[in-house]
Amino acid sequence: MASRPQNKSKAKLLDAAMQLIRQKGYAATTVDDICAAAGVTKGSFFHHFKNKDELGIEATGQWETMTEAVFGAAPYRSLLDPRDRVLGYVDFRATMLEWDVQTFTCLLGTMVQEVYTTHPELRAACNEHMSNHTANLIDDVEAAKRLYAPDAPWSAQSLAYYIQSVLQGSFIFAKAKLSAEVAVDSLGHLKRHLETLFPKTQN
Amino acid sequence: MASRPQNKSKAKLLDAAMQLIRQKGYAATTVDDICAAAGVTKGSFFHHFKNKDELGIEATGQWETMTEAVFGAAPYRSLLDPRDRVLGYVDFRATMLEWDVQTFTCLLGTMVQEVYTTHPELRAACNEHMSNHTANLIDDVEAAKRLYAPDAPWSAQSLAYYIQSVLQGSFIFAKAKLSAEVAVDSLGHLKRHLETLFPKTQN
DNA sequence: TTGCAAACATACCAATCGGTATGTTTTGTT
DNA sequence: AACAAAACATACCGATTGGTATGTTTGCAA
Repeated sequence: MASRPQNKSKAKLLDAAMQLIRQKGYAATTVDDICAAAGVTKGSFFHHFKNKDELGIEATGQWETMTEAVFGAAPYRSLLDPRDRVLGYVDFRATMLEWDVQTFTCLLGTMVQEVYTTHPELRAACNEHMSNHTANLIDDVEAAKRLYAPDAPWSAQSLAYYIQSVLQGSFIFAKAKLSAEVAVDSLGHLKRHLETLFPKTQN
Repeated sequence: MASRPQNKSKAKLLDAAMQLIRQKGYAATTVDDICAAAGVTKGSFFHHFKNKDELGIEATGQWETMTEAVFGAAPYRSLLDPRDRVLGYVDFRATMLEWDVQTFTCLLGTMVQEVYTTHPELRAACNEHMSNHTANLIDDVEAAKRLYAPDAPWSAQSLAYYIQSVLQGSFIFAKAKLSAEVAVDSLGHLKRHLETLFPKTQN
């Protein structure tokens, strides 16, 4: 849970890095690219980061604080029924699909595919922050399961990761097609599935 | 639908490229890497491909012929009930998860994330071959829907892409965790979902 | 005002990158 | 055997890469 860096240049470097890496990937994003986008010199870069990989790792931390702010403040978070919060999460993700492809995709999912064999520490960092984000979802799924599907044969954790997988996979097709259409439909399937997994008690 | 190249060196270059790109990504895989892995010199490389991007594009075509061979020969393909073929596809994918992470992941899904803004032709190639693979699945889903869920509010195409999204997303988590466990669970969720979407008629 | 560390800037470097120029060898055809 | 074309090899190039060396500027405590 890295907090926003005090330093202005460092923050600009991290913001530029997150943006560029999501667009071009980690390897194709050069230190010079990042400096130029941040409007900062290379000397400043290597003052704040000992090398490119360290920037990558710090970017993953920054990503989590950024997303945590977005999802933590989302309206669905204050719903009382955990079932509504799980469905609200999917809906919230769906509304994000109206943004540009480059702005709703996930830094961590993009990075980890490239680096998982070559940069063990970066892979671990991506995994950690993806897990942290999923952990919030697991809590709601767990509570919803207790209320609406206590005897279901699957774990709350596995369902939360399933939801994340649908999202990550949807992002891939959004990039491949330069359109969120397929992703929107997939979240529709996902939501219907969740509604049947957590049948609303009649009354 | 590129056929296997007659030439031995070209085939070795394409095989090496597919393997390396899946491990390290497209940008991080250098021409020298590919030549070394293929046991071929750079001169030979640039005899067969006019540049790296052309190799990338041809690799996507090669990938489709390779996967088409694998899936075309899979036992589930000869099942008579389209519902069984759809479920069989998911099961077949699940058995593949017992392989190494590097051998069950998808070249196209990996590549397209990196190149979708920077290499339009590569992005289009990835999209085309992913669509081709999905097209086979759409046929079976379409037939299954007609038999088991004719009035469902979703299209066969959207469900086929949904299945693909779950797979692609599962690959991302397999890489992040260096383990297929989450992916296995996700395919379990997916299969249960499909079974409820296509309820077996009682008799 | 002085002192000093953090922050930033400039100039540079060795290594590596994709790609080319220029060969030699192999293969198939007549 | 003669020949051409495809296939492969060697040596190299300009540009770019991540990173360093060496400064100058800024902020702030004493």
